[in-house]
Formats: sequence, structure tokens, C-alpha cells
Amino acid sequence: MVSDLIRPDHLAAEADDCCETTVIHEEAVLAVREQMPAPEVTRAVADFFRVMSDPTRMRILCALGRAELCVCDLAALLGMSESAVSHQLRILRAARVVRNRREGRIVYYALDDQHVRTVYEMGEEHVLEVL
Amino acid sequence: MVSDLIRPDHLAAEADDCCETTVIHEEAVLAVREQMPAPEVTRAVADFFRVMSDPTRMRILCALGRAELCVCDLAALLGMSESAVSHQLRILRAARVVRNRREGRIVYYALDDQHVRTVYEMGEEHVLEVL
DNA sequence: TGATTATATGAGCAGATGTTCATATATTGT
DNA sequence: ACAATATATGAACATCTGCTCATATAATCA
Repeated sequence: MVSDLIRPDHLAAEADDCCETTVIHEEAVLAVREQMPAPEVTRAVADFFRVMSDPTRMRILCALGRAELCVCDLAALLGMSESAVSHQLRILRAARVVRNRREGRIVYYALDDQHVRTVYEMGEEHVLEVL
Repeated sequence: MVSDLIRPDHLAAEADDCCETTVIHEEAVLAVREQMPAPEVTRAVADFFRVMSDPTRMRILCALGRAELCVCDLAALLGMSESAVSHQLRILRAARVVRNRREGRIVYYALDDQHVRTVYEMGEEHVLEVL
């Protein structure tokens, strides 16, 4: 692009890794950049919310917040296949929001995170406000 | 399946809409079913969390929680194209978590939801606990 | 009016996601 | 040991997501 030749050189130092972007409010951007959490943190937090971003998983968490249940009970409750529920439980386990204990052939799952309950209630509040 | 012919009929009435599922703890399932929020509610809440389940959107929300910024500032801050940022802002707008105001050619965005801040902090707490 | 700038949006595409189906594993009862 | 039962998991597949690129819209300035 020809415009690159016209732009003064000292402006190129503003962006850390990129030099094509226009910055209108340089001070604001620099101030916010300092206050921002590290990208790894925001990524981890986003991953946590991703766990709760699926209707099936959300319903599983709601159910397990009310009682300890086994896989086939959950499947019956949600009207889904036991396989589908088991796959989702695997994701919830990996995120450490549920715990499980085996009793013979049956594996009981329960909510294992204080935050999930509170976070759900905030989500519900937002939903009611927006509608 | 042959097993269907053997299973007693009165068990088929247990599940509301499905009849293939095994239920081990009938009372627990029935009790939880009564306490469960409506599927539309859990779906809406899951949709709200879906908005925050992407690293880019999460970083945008973090930034807008600290200052009112325009699209190209956000793009520079995140090291992303203005188009990509604009697409994500559209999603955040639809979810009503950000507000925007126009000033000439520039459109300023800001956080427009009390819950997002609190919910983010809870997510961060969970992340720090789990690691 | 025409050129420039800031933002928005549609199409297209690669990668992620959630379900089903088949199969594996683990435990119990005969 | 063998059949039955509860759960877990891999492969396959259709759908969804987030980006890029091209283009449209909107506002400013010469």
C-alpha cells in the first residue's frame, strides 16, 4: 500500500506486534492495555464459561445442583441418550465443576463448584432484565 | 429389541415422553424435575454464557469494562482486524451487554451490564481455584 | 461533488462442537 | 465362567463458529 510510505515512522512503534492498525485514542489504549488481565487468564475464564454455554450441560448442572444423580437418571430427566449425557459429563469433569463417585456399577455425579450456582443466578438475572 | 417385550408395561409410564430409558432413582428424578427451571430459561442462560465463552469477546468485555473505546482502538489493543472486532461487537450488542454511541464517524462502545463484571470475577476465582 | 475515514456486513472457509451409533470397560449376579 | 447392566469412549457426521476478504454504509473534509 502507498499510504504506508506516507505515514510517519514514529507512529509505527505504537502497536506492539502490528503496524497496520489505526489508533485514535492512544492514551486510552495504553492505559487499558496496562490494566488488562493476561490473555491466558481471559482465555481460561472464557473456557470456564464455554462449559456453561451449552443448554444440555446447563441443564445437567442445574439438576446436579439439586441432587446427586447417576448417568441414566440424568438421561431420563433430560430425555436424552445416556451416551450423550456421558459425553457431556466428561466435559464437566474435565472442567472440575462436577465430582463423581462409584457405587458398584452406578456412578453418581454431583455439583462440585460453589461458583457455578452463583454464576447461574447472575446469568438468570441478566436474562430476566434483558427480556 | 426382544427385551422390550419382557419389560412390564407399568414401567413405561414413568418417563413422560420417552420409554426406552432406565431410571434407577425414580423419586429423585421426579423431585429434581419439579425444581428444574424451564428449558427455555436454561437455554437463555446458556446463550448468555456463550457470549462470554470466546477469548476475543472476553477480552473486548474486559477492555470495555475499563474504558469507553472505539472499534479501531479495540482492534489495535487486541491486535486484531477491525472487521473481526466489529463482528464480535455485533454479537455483544445483540446480547445487550455493550452499548454504543456514535460521534461523527467514530462509534464508541462501553460495557452495559452490571452482571458481566461480577460473573467475570467468579469465573476468574474458579480458574484460580482449579489450577 | 469526490476522496477519505470509521464502521458494518455478507460470503466463504477451516476448525470446533454435540449428537448418534458401535464398541469397550467395569461391576454384579447366576 | 457367562450374561446382564451401567458407564465410557472412539468414529463419523451435520451443524455452528470465528476469522478473512471484499464490499457497503455513513460521516467528514477538500
